[in-house]
Amino acid sequence: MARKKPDSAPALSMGALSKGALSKERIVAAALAQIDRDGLAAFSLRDVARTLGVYPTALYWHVPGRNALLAAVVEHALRDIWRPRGRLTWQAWLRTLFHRYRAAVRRHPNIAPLIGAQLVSNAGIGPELVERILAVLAEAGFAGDRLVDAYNAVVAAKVGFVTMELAAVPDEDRARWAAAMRARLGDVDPVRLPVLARNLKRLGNRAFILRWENGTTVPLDRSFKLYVEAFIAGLERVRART
Amino acid sequence: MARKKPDSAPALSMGALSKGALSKERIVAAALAQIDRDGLAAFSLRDVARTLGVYPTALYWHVPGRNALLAAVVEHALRDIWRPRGRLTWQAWLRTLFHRYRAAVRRHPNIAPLIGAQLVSNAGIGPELVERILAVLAEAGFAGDRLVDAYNAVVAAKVGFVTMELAAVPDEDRARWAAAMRARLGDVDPVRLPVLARNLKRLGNRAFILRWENGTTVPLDRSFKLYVEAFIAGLERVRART
DNA sequence: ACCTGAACACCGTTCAAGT
DNA sequence: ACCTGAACACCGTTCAAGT
Repeated sequence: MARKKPDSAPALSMGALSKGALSKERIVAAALAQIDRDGLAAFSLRDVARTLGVYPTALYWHVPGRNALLAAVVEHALRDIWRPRGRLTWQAWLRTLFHRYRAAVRRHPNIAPLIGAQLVSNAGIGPELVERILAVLAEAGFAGDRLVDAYNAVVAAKVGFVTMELAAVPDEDRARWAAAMRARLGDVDPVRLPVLARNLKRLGNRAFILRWENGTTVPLDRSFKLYVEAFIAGLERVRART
Repeated sequence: MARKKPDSAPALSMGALSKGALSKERIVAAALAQIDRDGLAAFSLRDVARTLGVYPTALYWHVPGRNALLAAVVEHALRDIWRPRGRLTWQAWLRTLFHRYRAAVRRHPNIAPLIGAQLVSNAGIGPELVERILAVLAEAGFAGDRLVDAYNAVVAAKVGFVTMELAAVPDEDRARWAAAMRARLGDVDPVRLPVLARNLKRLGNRAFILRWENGTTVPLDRSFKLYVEAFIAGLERVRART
């Protein structure tokens, strides 16, 4: 841990608007830009410091460490993913939430692994969105423990598809790896794996486990839509049961 | 890249059964054990080498590198998650697939982030499972592009919840962080966030975004069940539409 | 208050050399 | 065929010192 940063107002003596002034916002912006450009695997504090023209250790005055910075990056990228209710049905509101979330992550696809797989990133989500989801589900008829369960199901469904769709591609020898995947598909035995063999052309590079590019270059729009419609229709069904 | 390993049979001169003999299997087993014990963030090739009593560079004869080793670890942990069809309906078979998958990952919870978030890990899944899912969905009435979409929806749903449930907890100052999360919950304003405030006790540490432990210590069994039932019921519904 | 500068204890990966 | 051993180019983070 770095020394604790006091909560007092920032010093004005140095000119907060001067181009050289470091701040948490500038660090987060630089970090996000670096991740967008080079990917998450290549991310390093030292690189961020280099682009900002400061010593690596200078960052520690504004940010507690690497993980906290990544959490802040996620928070920054996911501002404003929800809209006020308006006159939408609960189903329609959930639908727009799912699609807006996916659109937001697709603007910074390389951060996707951070969201689903790291508990820290949750810290930045903000309770207003939680309230909206809970309110909508309560109106749909969920209450008590079932409300908690429906909420967890919604959040998991929202994040799940997008995380997989934008899963990190191995940075090393991409071409080699793509060729190996293609070869695997070519070797499919139509006797042992008939349905797979029959649909190979449709599935190749467009289905999980059978692709060599991720959603950045090959988006799965149609599949996402079916996924969302199925999940919402399913919620409608289960809310009726005990 | 390391020098290319020839495909010829392993040398018998050294005694393949001797305890000291290195092999890909022993390396994968040691790596998995280390991840189970210390978590993914602490994983290092050098540590694996230390526990095996060899120089770090010795690993490179058997494994191309760090990422490839992690992919092999995932493959090893996820063997045998599916069962033959038997007399189950397609809905029942999907249900058991989801629950068996979750059970398999829960045996090695720290690998969860690798599965959903890394495209490499897909390489080890095996096309038999793909075929089974496709066959079941074809029987349910999906065909053509809709078959691809339903398949993607199933795989994303299967992996999504579990990845989130077992999201990595920050290793540094866990107690501090848990306290901060508790404090956030205590500060919820019942006027601005009424539904959240009303259900605080139920949601605290048991709902995504509002918890400070992951599924290793606080499993979300009931929520997972609702999630699976909703998704399968939803698939039933959407298959009827065009 | 905010940053420099040196230092520590690590990494993954390469390459040549041994046996 | 399989491993040692040295070396390279990195990391995140600490601490004391400057201004």
